[in-house]
Formats: sequence, structure tokens, C-alpha cells
Amino acid sequence: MAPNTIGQVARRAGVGVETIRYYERRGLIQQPNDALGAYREYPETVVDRVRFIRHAKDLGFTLKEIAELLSLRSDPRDNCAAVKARAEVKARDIEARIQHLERMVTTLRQLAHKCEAREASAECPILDSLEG
Amino acid sequence: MAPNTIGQVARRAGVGVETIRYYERRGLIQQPNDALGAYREYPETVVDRVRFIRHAKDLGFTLKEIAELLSLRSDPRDNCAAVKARAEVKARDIEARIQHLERMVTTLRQLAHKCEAREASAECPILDSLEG
DNA sequence: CTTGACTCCGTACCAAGGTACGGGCCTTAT
DNA sequence: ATAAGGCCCGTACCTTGGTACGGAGTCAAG
Repeated sequence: MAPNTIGQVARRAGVGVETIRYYERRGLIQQPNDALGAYREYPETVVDRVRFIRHAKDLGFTLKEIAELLSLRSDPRDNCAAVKARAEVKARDIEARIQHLERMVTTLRQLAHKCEAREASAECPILDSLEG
Repeated sequence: MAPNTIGQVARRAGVGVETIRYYERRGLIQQPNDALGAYREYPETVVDRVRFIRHAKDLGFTLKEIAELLSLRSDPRDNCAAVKARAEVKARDIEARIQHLERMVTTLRQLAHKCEAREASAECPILDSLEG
């Protein structure tokens, strides 16, 4: 069985080697101190940990927030409620961003619509209203 | 009447002085060459131009895209169709982002829901499924 | 025993859109 | 005439999440 070098971990977690090194610098994964010759060997759990990070990132958590989730995970006290709260905050957060984006789309569509209705050789209504 | 120094323009357009200078560097606003003593004086149109930039930015256009809109504006040919096309592309673009964010919210809500249904002292379902 | 792939580490760089700093000059009001 | 505040310019710094580079050491296969 191939030893868990950084390249192995990266391949198995589906990220680049540099990403692993970056997560180390950020403190998201522990630096392995048991070296295999001159190369560091990672415990098996790091692969899962990296996957965890990727999934959380896909859900919109920042690396900073993920660090918090990870420390909640290793906390023996009742943490599920705290995790759930964070998920809900994040959901509301994303919904607010959706609201904002929807307002932008609405305005853009209205502007495009005004374009259709304009008389030939009049000023472009979009450019016009952007100046107001 | 106060001359249009950079500070005046910034105040009237509702941005910081550094932002004006940054837009100059980006080529979004022309550098005034008629100086008033040692201080540069801006033509009246710059204030509108900066407002244009801010409004376009609020609609989701990047500064690079805004530069294109600005050059369309100064183009004497029929440009309204091109502007409209860009508005529509941007609208679709934003809608795709909304779709993505909505998928994230759905997943977050599902995870939170799983939390409610969990048995006491079981593993946290959220942390659990993030590892998978 | 050499070649090629991998690893180590520090550091620099990328996008985007600014923000901040510092030294020096200018302008205006008192 | 002097102090406060504004302006000039170049340059560095910020955020987020990586990506790239370079030189040196190392490991495994042929």
C-alpha cells in the first residue's frame, strides 16, 4: 500500500498538492509530524478532512467558517445545535444574496424591455438611465 | 462656484477620492489636462460618468465590462442593440448564479432538517454528511 | 547509478476593486 | 504669513482561495 504522501492525499481528495499545503498554512489540517524518511506521511483522516472542507465550501462556507465547523466537530460537548445554527445562518445569508441578485435581474430586464419600445434614433434608454 | 477638483467630483459622485484616481488608472475616466494652477480640473461630465459606473456596477457589471459599455456609448453607430445584448447576457449570467445559490440553500435546509430528526446523542448529521 | 517523478520550503503572483501611506507642494482663510 | 486642509504621485497593502516558481533534496524503477 502506497504511503500517504501529500500527492496521494491530494489525488484521493480531488484537489491539488498546493491546495493541501495551503490548508496546512491556514491551520485547517494538522501538519503530520511522523515523517517517512524525508517525506511527510499523513494520517488517513486527512483525506476525509479535505473532503469535508470541499463540501462545506460548495455550500458557501468560507475557509474561516470551515475552521470553526472543524473545531465544533472536535468539541466533545453538544455541538450539533451550534452546527445547525450555522447552517441556518448561512442559508439566510445566501437567500439575502439571492434577493439582491434578483433585484438586479429585474432591473436589467426592465432596461432591456425599454430598449424594445424606444423610437428609432432616440438615445439608448439603458445608457441613458445609467447616467441618472 | 467651486472648481471641479478631484475632491469635488468624488463628493458629488458619492465615492472616495481614491476611487476616482483608481478609475483614472483603469482608463474609465479621462485624465483632465486643463489644470487650474497646480490642481487638475475635471469637466462637468465626469461626475455623470462616475455615477454611470456606480450604477452599472450595482447591476453586476465588472469594471472591464463597464469600460466596454462606455466605449459603446461614445460610438456613433447604432449601439443600443449591443448594449441591450449585454444587459441580457448579464441577466442570464446572474440567473445562473441564483440557481447555484438556490441549490446551496436547499441543501443547507435539508441538512438542518435532518438535525431536527436525529436521535439524541447520535452523531451530528450535518458534520457527518459533509465528510461523505 | 542514473533518470524522472515526487517532495520540501519559502516566496511571489493572480483576479477585482479598491484603500492606505508618505513626502512634498498648493490654496485658502484667518 | 502661517496653519489647515486639499491635492499630486508612486507605491504598497487588503481580501479570498488558491496557483506558480525555483532550487535543493529524495525516492523508486530500470
